[in-house]
Amino acid sequence: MRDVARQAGVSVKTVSRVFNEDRHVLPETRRRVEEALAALNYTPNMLARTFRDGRSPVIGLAVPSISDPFFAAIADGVEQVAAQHDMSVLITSLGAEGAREEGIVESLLRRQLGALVMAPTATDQGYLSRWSSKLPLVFVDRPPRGIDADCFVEDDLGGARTATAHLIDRGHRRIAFVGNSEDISTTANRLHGYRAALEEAGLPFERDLVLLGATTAAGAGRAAAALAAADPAPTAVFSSDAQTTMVLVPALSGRRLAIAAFGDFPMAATLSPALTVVDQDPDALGRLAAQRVLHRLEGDDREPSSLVTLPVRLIERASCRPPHDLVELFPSTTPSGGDARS
Amino acid sequence: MRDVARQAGVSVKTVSRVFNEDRHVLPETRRRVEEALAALNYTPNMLARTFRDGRSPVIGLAVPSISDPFFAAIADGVEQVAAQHDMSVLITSLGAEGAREEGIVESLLRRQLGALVMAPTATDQGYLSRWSSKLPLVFVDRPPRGIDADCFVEDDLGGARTATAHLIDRGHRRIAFVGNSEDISTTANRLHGYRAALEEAGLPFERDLVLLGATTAAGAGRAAAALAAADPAPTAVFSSDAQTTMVLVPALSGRRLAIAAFGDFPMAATLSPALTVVDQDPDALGRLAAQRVLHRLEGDDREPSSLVTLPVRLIERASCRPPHDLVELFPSTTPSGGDARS
DNA sequence: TTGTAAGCGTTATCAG
DNA sequence: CTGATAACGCTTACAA
Repeated sequence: MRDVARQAGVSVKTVSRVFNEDRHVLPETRRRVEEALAALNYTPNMLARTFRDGRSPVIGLAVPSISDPFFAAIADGVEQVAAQHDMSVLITSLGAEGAREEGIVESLLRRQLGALVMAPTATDQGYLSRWSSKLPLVFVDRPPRGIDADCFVEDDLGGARTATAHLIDRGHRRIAFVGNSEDISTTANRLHGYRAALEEAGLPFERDLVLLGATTAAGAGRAAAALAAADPAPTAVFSSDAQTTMVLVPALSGRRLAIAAFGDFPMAATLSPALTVVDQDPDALGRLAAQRVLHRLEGDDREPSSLVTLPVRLIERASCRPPHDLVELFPSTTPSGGDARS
Repeated sequence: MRDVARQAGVSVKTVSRVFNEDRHVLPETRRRVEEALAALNYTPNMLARTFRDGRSPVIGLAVPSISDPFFAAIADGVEQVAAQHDMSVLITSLGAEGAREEGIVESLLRRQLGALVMAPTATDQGYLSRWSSKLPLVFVDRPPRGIDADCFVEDDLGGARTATAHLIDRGHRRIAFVGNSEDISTTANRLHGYRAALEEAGLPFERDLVLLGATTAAGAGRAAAALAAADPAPTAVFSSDAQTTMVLVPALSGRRLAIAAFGDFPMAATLSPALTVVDQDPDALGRLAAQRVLHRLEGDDREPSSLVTLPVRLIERASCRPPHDLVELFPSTTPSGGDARS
């Protein structure tokens, strides 16, 4: 920049003015500076810029796992909006357990991010209160606990209730719930929705039919075994999340059960039978979160934080036949070779 | 930092020394400074730090689409390694077309990244030569064109040849190739592998059986129609990438064909029939790329750039039955509702 | 061992 | 409209 100033015979400040399209520059001066700018192929140093205003044009994004298609879709949404506003997205995976969340997020935050979008894994986010005044904090998929912040979630309760009611409508009376962990708000809410549908239909809630920890092949195997052992056996299953569904489906191969699942995923419609699912819109979740971030970044107004719940909808396919008419699920024709790595 | 210095009665430089664990500090002084550090809850300003040494501890990652499970897995690998070394990962989607690559990457690079890892979409990366001396450039999945740089790819040619040969072994004589675009190196290499297998078996290569542009539902539909129209009809299909496979599979529902695909994906083993695929390891690709970045960042040595090809392996499942024994592919049982949003 | 001074590239302030 | 100067927080070079 100094070189440009020398070449144009002006001060660095004037170069800065021209470059930033400040109006208070004589056309003639502007022309000279622009020439020099072009001649020397000037590129501004973003580091200096961000250093100066103390905040980088970067949105941090922390999710349980970036390779989970659901969170990848959220990331995509955030990235789309960020890119339109000349911001970048810094991605971090938190891991499923929650124990590492605080450490990872703290070190992310120390990088002077412009904002943070996060789908938490820990059971408490109180540690973020130190930061909440310094940068916009927006939660997605899972609301924060121990701190108040903007949040975008799907209608977990409603979706689970709808799906469960759908199974009940089809004539099922014993329906199992298979999912991740009650420590995760989405799972907890979906369990509530499941119970609500049961209650509305006057059906008993049975703890034995709630099978958690089923997001790994081993966990899904245990869940499948428990389903088989239950007496009387359930005739239907509600799978609480896509991760669970993707491992549960192979574990249920050959069984005669109805199945409905929360969360659509690629190939769900191509399985045999095609899966009836509650469809979410993770991309919208990401876009909305990013938009809120930008809004917070611009308006210095202190609006109260809001919780937005996105509607979900049931996609009826073929996996919810009535109890007397069940077909074999996902018949196995595999001579060798396991399932895809997660 | 100034405050800490004042509180401890030393100069800022000494604080800096203590904080950076410089040994040339008296234990007594160190103690006082550490106390002040703790008392004032000092947090270093990363922006100032990175500004000073001109380079941020950030690895840029540019991929066609972060919501594609394959690239999400690469991102995961990069992120794992980066996190272990206290670096962050800035993610950008380039879009499938390639037209926007240069603009997006240039603006990413202007942010003074520490390094760039990229799976290119454009047909030429010559524009990067301006940057190659300033930061490590590492390519994944697709080699660069018009510039020399480190690169990690899978064995596209070998994998495609193996899969095609597998179909030939099973007795197929007319095998179609369905894929993305020859402009993409992976597709081009896989097409070569397919031809090589054909040649080795003394089978003719027929341009009519090469169906490209099949990565969208519409494209896959066209490919499926072309397959049906071909005369004599092919008895087998080789799908060149997972994106294609995921849209092609629904389009082929009900047909009697053998099918082998490049790229495993969740549920491939649970389809009916279970898909025989060439398995890649995108996570390893990401990890290796990140490791090379770190290596380049540390050693100032000017080693020549290298091209590493990762082996792939065929996972035999059930979708490659002989011509006389074909079964209906992915029987459709969907009464309503489309497939998942990609 | 500790401190001082200078500088990284940009922009805000304020004077001319 | 334009320019000199300071400041952002930290680290390196050099002195004491």
